[in-house]
Amino acid sequence: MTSAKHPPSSALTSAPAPKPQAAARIQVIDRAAALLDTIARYPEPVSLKILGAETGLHASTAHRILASLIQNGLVERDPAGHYRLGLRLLQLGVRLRGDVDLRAIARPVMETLRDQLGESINLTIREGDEVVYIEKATPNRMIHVQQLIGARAPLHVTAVGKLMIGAGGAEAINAYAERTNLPAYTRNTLTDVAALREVCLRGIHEGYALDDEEAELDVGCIGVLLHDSTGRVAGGLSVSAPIERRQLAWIEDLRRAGQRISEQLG
Amino acid sequence: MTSAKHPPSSALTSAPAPKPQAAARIQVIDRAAALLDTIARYPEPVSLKILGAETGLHASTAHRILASLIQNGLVERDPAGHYRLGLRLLQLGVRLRGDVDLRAIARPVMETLRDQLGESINLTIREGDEVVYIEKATPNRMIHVQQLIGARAPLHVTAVGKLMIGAGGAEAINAYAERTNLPAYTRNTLTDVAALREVCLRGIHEGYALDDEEAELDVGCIGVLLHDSTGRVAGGLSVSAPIERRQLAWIEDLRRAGQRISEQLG
DNA sequence: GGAAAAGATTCCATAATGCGGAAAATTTGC
DNA sequence: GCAAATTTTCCGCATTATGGAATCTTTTCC
Repeated sequence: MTSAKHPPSSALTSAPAPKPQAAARIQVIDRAAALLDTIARYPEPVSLKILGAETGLHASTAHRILASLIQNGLVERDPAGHYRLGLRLLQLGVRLRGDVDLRAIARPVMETLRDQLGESINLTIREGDEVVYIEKATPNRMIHVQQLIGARAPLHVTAVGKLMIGAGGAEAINAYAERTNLPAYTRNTLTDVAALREVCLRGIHEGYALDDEEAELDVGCIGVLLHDSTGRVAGGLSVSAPIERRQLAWIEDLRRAGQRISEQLG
Repeated sequence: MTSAKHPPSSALTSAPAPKPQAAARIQVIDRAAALLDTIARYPEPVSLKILGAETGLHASTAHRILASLIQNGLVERDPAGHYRLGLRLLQLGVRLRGDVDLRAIARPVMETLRDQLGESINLTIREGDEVVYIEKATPNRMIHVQQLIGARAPLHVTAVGKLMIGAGGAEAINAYAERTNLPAYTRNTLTDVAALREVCLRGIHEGYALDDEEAELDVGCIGVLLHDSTGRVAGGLSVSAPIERRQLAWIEDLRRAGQRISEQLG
């Protein structure tokens, strides 16, 4: 049964590498989290063997921790005895942060925009030097851009990300570039600080930004920022499409949708 | 800032009580899970004090475990230092089980049906003696029934739940009644085995079931079952509305929508 | 504005807790 | 049918998490 799959490393959108932080570690919890991440990385239920190998845990140890996770509903087993994520995670996953407001408000606007443009609409927020996709509306057509909720991408390869960097001004852009070294994801990724600064600042000025196959080849985006009533950046709204379908005429629709959401944010 | 809220015990839809199972417990993980559940139970970020009190953990212990959860992205802190769920949970919450298929397939049909009927559409699966809400489509009107994803309800108080019991035949209904004792949630809840059996079996025969304010007063539902290609019950589809708005004419639309989803299930 | 209280955080000696080697049970492959 | 691979249980050991107390920080109230 266990089809010997590669560890499916979806380069861009997958989980960040394990952060070997020094402070405040609890061994069991780190291990449990590693197991959850590993299970999530596989599209199908995973065997104990694989989990042990991937996490470097002794079979016995992994088994014990998984048993406890099962008790708590965070993990389940399929009929074949393989491990998959538990339903309790659904309950937890939908209740986070104050973003529930943002998501609830954005959802209907996003659906309308999706029907208008016929392409995938994404809602993102910034976390550190990454954007996190927290909601999406996908059209009912064969080929469309599929972004996983919870996925991450570095700021400088996405449309809204560039606006988020730009919102901090020139110094913030330089600081970001220095911190991250602007890793390239495709041949179009901006890896030059000067070019990035130029693009970000113009984006802020114009009120929108593009992503021209900078995160993934063949995918193009248009993004705008969302602001709450205090003017703070609350997130970003973007449309993603196969590059040859993308139209700059969408900018106005997107901008209007973004404004509608921003107006409703307390 | 910390408004002294009651532990918001949303009777029906909240998390199940901690199951004191005997086997395979790991203390830290149980405690971590309890902390996550407690945080999820509060609509706003929670202070360490409250978390310690609710979980019965010493402040020092709770603090240490929370620090580790933060390291793993499962928990975050707001500017005031209060705890809320972490974004990593989003990533995990959307990747569970094979239900991704069901959800992906159902989503567009649900949205169409919602627009058609103008009411909330829910997608549920069975887990033990409960239904779990795994997807929803809510209309854009002021008053509509709001069901949280991940929430649970006992089978006998919901429309699809009654069909799920009925699918097992008369013996299954009796067994369910014996196990659970048919607790009442409103004055309309069926607490008599004979009445429940009658309703469930007729539901199976007719291909739909109703919920007449049996889970919550003023809320009425209509439910149908979803079957995969092998004929197994894959889940349930239902429409929920304020009882005075509910129309039996919806049954046909709902049934058709359910069939459309069932047909697409491998 | 200062003192007192409440809450959050760090420290550390202690033993309880989780660890993992190995063996038993179960499943899979040939 | 046996043999190999994998899962599960067991148990002595020391690593790991524990929680009381001390310290630091923030809030409250006079």
